[in-house]
Amino acid sequence: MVNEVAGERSLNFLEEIIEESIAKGEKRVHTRFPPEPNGYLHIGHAKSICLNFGLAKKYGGKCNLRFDDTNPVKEDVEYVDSIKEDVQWLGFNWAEEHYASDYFDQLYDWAVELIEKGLAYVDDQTQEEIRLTRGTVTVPGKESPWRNRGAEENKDLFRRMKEGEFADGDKVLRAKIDMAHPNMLMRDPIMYRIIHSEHHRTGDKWCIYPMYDYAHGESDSIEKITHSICTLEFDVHRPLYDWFIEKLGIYPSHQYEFARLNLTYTMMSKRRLLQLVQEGIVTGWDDPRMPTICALRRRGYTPESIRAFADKVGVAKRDNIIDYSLLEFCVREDLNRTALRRMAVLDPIKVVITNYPEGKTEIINAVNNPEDERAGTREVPFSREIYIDRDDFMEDPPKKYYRLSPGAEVRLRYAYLIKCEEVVKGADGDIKELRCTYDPESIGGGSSDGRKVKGVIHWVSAAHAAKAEMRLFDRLFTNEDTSDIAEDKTFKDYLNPDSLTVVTGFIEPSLLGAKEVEKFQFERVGYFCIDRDSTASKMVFNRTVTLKDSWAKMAAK
RNA sequence: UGACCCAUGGUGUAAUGGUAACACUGCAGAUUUUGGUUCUGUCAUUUUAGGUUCGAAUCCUAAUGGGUCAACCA
Repeated sequence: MVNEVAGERSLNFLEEIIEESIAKGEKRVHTRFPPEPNGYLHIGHAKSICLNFGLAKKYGGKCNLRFDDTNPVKEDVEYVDSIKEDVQWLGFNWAEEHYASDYFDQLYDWAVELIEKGLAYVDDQTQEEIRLTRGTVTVPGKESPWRNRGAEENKDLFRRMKEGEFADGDKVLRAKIDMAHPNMLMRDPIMYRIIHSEHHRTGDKWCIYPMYDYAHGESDSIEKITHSICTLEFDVHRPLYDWFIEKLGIYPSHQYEFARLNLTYTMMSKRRLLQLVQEGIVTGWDDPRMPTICALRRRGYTPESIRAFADKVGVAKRDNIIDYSLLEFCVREDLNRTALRRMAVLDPIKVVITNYPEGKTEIINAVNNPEDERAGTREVPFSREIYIDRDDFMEDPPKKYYRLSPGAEVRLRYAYLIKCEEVVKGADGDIKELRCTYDPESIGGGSSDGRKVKGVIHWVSAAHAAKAEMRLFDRLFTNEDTSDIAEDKTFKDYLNPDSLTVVTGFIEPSLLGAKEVEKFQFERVGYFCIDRDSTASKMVFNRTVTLKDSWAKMAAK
C-alpha cells in the first residue's frame, strides 16, 4: 500500500501474529528467552533476546528468562551466571526466572499420565537398535517389540528407571505416536533417558532427564507463555510440541519460528565457539574477537549499539547472512555521539620542531566531543618534541596526500601548522625523526599570512605522553560465509592469521587514570576502550572498530 | 530421492491485489582544524513458467534454487 505515516514502521511477521491473536481476544503477551546454560551467549542470542523482550515490552506483556537445563552433562552454573549478566547488560529485565529443572516433578507426573493413557512406553532397545528402527526420511520406521507393554508394566519400569535401578542407556521412555510418520520427530520420540550424572541444580535427585521436546512445550505451558518464539530449525518440532500439549490437555502455548542471525566472517554455533576456546585459538569466551556478548562488551561495543543492530537486521523466515559492516555501522553511530575524543599514536615517528623553544610547554584546551558540547574540554600539553603516526608521513607522497611530506605543511590538530624541513634516517634507512618548523601564529586555526592547509594530523607531546598497549582486532575467519566450511574440517585453514595485532603506542596524558567504562575515539584512528588487563603502570586499550577511512580506500586503488 | 520451511538490489528488511521503498555497502560531490561526523546526489531489486484478475512482488499450480529433519543434544 502507499503511504506509511512518517515514523511508523511496518510490522514484522511476529508482530502481525501477536496483533492477530490480540484481535481474537488474547489478553496477554508473554514471551520467554530459553537458553541452555551450556555456553556463553552470542550476538545471535542478542537478536532473540531483543525480539522476545522487545515484543513483550511493545505489547505491555512480560518476558521470562528460562534455563533449558535438561541435560546435566553439558550444563554448568558458570553459564547460568554469564547468561544472566549478559541479558542484564543488554538492558533487559526478566519478569520471572525459571529453570526447566524446577518442573522435573511435574514433568514426571505428566509422563506417568501419558503412560496411563497408553501414549507412552518404556523401550528396552539399545540406542543402536532405536536408531536402526527409526527408518530414514524415505523409509518408515519399525515398531519396537516393547511398544505394546501394558500401562502397569510401563509405570513400574518408569518408576524403577527413576529410582536408579538401571544403567545409562538401558531403557528410555518413548511417546507412542507413529513409526511411519513422514516427520521423523513423530516416530515415537524419546521423552526420558537415564543419565547418572550430577545436575547443577537438582544434584543427584534425578537420574532420568526429560528430552528437549518433552520439556519445552510443557515448560512454556506451565509459565502460560502465549508466544513461544524460536529459530527456524525447530519448525519440524512444532507438531510434537503441539502433540504433548494436546494429549495432556494443558495450557496451549504456541510456537513460532524466525530465521536465526548469521554474520559474515563469523561462526555462530556454540559447539564451534567452545572449540575455539578449548583449543586455545582465542584466549577465552570473552576474547574480543569472539561473537559472544561478553567479548563484544570487552571489545567496547555498547548495549545500545547491539540493540540498534538487532533492530536493523529485522525479523523474517528466510535464511540470511548479515554484513558485518552493519554491526560496525551501529557501534560507530553510537560511539560517535558519546565517545570522548583523545589523541594517541599507534606507530610513532618523532618530530622535532626546531624553532620551538626548548623546555617550553603549552597547555592547549581541546574539545572532548564535537557532537556533544556538554562533554567539555580537556588540557593537552604541547612541546618541542612530539610523536606523530607513521601513516601521516610519506617521503614520496602520491597525489592528494594531504599529510606530512618533505617541504609540505600540515596542521597539528588543536595546535600549530608545521612544515617538514628534514628527514633524519638511521643506518638501515629507517626514518628516525622528522625535523620541522612551526608557524607561531597558527595556533587558533589561522596562519601568519592567511594561507590554507588542508591536512590535519594527530600527535602527542613526547615528554608528556605515556606508553600504552593497543590491541587491534580483525575478523577471526577469512570466509565471508562460514557455513560452507565443511563440518569435518578443523577450520584452522580458515582462520585469519592477522586477527590480533598488538602494538605499543603513545597516549595523551589525560587518558591516564581513565575508567574502564569510558569509551574513546582516538582521533583519526578509531574507537577504543580500556581492557580489563589494563593497570595503572601499563594501560591496555582495545580497538573496538576503526573510523571509516576513505583515504585508505583511495590509496588502495 | 520423503515431509516441512523459504525465495524482492551486493547484504538485509518493507510494500498485505493498485506508482517496488528504506537501511547498510559501493560510487560521486559539498562542508569540515578528525580523509571522522553531517549533507546532497547516484548505481543496483521482484527465481522461472503457466494460471486467476481490468490490474500480481503479493493469490493458485508447477518447476528451479536454498534450508531443516534420520542425537538417549538443545
